[in-house]
Amino acid sequence: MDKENVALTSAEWSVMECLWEHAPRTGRELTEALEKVNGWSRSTTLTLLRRLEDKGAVGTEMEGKVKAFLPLVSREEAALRETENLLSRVYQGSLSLMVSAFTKKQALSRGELEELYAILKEAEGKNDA
Amino acid sequence: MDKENVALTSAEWSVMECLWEHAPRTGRELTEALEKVNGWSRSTTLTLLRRLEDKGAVGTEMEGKVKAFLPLVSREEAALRETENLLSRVYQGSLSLMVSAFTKKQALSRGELEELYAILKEAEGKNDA
DNA sequence: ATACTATGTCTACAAACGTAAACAGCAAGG
DNA sequence: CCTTGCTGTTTACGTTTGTAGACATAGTAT
Repeated sequence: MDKENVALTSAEWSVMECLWEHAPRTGRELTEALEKVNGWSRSTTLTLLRRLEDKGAVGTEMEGKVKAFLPLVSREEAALRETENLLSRVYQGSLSLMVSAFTKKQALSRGELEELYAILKEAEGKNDA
Repeated sequence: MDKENVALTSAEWSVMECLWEHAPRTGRELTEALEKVNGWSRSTTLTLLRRLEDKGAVGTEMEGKVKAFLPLVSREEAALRETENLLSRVYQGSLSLMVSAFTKKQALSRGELEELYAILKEAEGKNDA
């Protein structure tokens, strides 16, 4: 219903990943894919799809005779929501606190460092405007 | 039990925050604090504390006649676990993907940018070693 | 001794989640 | 037609989470 505050459970994420990868997909395709990935039974996948539909995270359309499912929220939206959620719950909303905590444990690869610098540079541009 | 993989629910986080802020604290103090913050009844807080004890996230000691509770996992540990969890679920484990997603929506303040640069510089040092 | 109060433990119960079987309807094959 | 095989819908059931009442007990004040 409430396309906004959709929070996804981890099982639901799995389904959404599948849909984000390629959509619309029929129930058949999805159950097959998720059987492979998670070992789920058909019912499980379909139940998840229904719940996601209830939440307003996926929609359906008729593809000939069969229902096809497609995501109504983008991966970016969903990811951002989860991220904001975590940041506010755990790091008082501060991104730098999070990065700091992370780097304290995990050394970053050179590649990752490069990327991060690039991202900051970019963000800086936007910020100055 | 399994002091490792402790995952905290959001209600449990609330309790832990309280304990991280200052511990050991008696049940009384905690129920009072959480009544104020979350409007919880005594039972609610105590139930949560019991569950956390079961999970091995908090321990107890006798403070005279009354039980006092203290955290057995540090805020850093818990935060890191949640973060890793999110990263792997949502960003293929890549920190830079996350930061990028975030900055795309949210402009960073100059202060935050400075901090992030500092953090990266530091991480770089560690990485070279 | 009695009743009140603080403390600790047990039980409860609805909603959300993960997982899935059961059932109903329709299209295709024999 | 009757069976078989998909597709879609309902119902189910154990566990976790949020929230809390009930009960037992040990001091404490009258």
